[in-house]
Amino acid sequence: MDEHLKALLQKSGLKNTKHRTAILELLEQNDQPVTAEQLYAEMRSKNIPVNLSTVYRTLDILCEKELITKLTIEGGAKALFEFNNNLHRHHLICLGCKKILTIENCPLGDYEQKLAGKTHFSITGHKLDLYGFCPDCRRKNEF
Amino acid sequence: MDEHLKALLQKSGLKNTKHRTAILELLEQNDQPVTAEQLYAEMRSKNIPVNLSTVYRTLDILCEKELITKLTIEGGAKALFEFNNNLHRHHLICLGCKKILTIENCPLGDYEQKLAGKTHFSITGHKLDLYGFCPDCRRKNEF
DNA sequence: TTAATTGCAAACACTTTGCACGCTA
DNA sequence: TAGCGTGCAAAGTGTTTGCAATTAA
Repeated sequence: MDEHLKALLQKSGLKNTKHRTAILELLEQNDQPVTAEQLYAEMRSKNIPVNLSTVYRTLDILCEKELITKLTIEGGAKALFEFNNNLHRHHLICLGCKKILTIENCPLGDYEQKLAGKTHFSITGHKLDLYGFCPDCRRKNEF
Repeated sequence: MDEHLKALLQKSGLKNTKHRTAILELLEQNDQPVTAEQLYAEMRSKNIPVNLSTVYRTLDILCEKELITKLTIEGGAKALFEFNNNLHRHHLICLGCKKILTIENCPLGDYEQKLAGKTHFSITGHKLDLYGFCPDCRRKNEF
């Protein structure tokens, strides 16, 4: 089970432990970025006892190896993590229920190049988040 | 001196104190977003003794009244604050020296509307930050 | 005068770290 | 079996809060 996750760990030179595969698996399955605390809770509820600091350490090292991605959303105190599928992504965040939609689509086009020309920066990347209200919240609250 | 800042405070129903005008003044003068700690240090060095918690409280209330804006940049632990000139802004952050350029220009065009159509969200706003290396850092480090 | 503002110290939330033990390769 | 991985408890960082004293309106 989860041979591909074990392979990922091995390829990164990381030992294969049940905590690591569990975390990778949860992140891969989840369509939404999750917090360390959420992972911690999910693991405990699946009878994979683990310490919060291990979750943090594991997330750290998985980020370092670029198996997962760390992000934060404006105003959010906690860091979020998602599986790294190597696609350029943005996020659409519902201000009502806080659900996060991942958008694999980028409206920037050649804007980075234009801005580079204007500012003489070399531009290496960008982060775009959009905010609004999801259909459910719009219905419920008449936004 | 700084009659317009006092007027801003008054208009927002806030009492006029030297801490508040000092913070507004520093933010208005600064072309870059700054942290609470930086403001705290600047005030002390200008012989305006103040407590850090007062700085935080003041920043909070000025944000609430929309006289200033709070932001965080990806990976940055500390919150940043800038004077609110009521323009739509983005930020270009130098990964070398951490300097932040404010960009009063938005490449999104009607993307919000398109995305709203696609996702059935009502989209209320967005946040875009760009990353790279400024001319100085490029020169020094051959990025 | 009196309600808003401040200083101080303590609390907070999230995250990181040191160390001893346990387990993978 | 060597060294990476983990649990535990303690520390760290940025920010917030309760309360009594101060100050602007």
